[in-house]
Amino acid sequence: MDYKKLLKEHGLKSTKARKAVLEVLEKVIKPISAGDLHKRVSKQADLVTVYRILHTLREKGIVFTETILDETCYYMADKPHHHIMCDTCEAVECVPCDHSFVVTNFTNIQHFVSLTGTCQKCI
Amino acid sequence: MDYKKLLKEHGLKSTKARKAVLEVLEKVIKPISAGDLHKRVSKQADLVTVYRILHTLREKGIVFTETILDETCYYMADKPHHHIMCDTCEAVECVPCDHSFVVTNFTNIQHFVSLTGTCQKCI
DNA sequence: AAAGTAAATGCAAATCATTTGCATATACAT
DNA sequence: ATGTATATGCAAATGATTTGCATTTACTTT
Repeated sequence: MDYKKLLKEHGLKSTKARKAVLEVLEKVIKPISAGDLHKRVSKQADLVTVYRILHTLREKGIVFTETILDETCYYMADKPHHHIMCDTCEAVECVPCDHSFVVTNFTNIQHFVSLTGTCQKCI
Repeated sequence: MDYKKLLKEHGLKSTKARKAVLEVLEKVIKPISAGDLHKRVSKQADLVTVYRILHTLREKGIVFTETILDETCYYMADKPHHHIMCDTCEAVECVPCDHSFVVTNFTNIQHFVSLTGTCQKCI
């Protein structure tokens, strides 16, 4: 992927830190925590920089987040979707956002749902 | 509710700290964070004690947790269900776990789903 | 009711993820 | 080549949650 072009399209400067983060996000596919991501780019970016880059990419709609094991994880995608993690080996698999939770290859499925919205008083 | 009986049934000692926590959980209905709960029982229990009580009640299946605004919140219920929070006034409303997200009284619904399970390799 | 014991609590401090402040460095337009 | 806004690095703060340890308390046994 042309990271420089992607960043420019969103009005972001093309830096080695950002390119390294994007490269990891594209490679790992599944959601990754800021800490784990930093381990892979520690030569190109400080942990704080990783956090800031992820924050920026998220507000640009390039990456999305999902809470996994109480940690905020980040993944690059065209649109947000869900993920399922094996409770034994922690393997992660994407789950399309059809709200029916029809998941193959997994048993003993546990789900967690968080919702936000605007109530009538606030409309 | 007879907190003493409830605690005894689960092999837990009846203490003023636990009774205070249970009373708040029963009263507030909606999920509450450990910190907010502690504010309401600070005379009867230390914050650390609140955390430990919530941990114990959770493993006994008396309370359940849901992550709201990146904070773990606790609610007392017969079985786990979901909640929706107004993004403006933070009012919380229960949502039955029918996986269809049909919510009245709210618009602009945003949902977040986290799933765990056992993959084929681990069965 | 007194005494013994395991469980529960309080307090201090540690931990872990995440954020903030500020000085320096760098990308990119001029 | 140079100016400037943006991005980064480092140190330190923050906030939620956990851990260690000494003390207290609930509840059983005498």
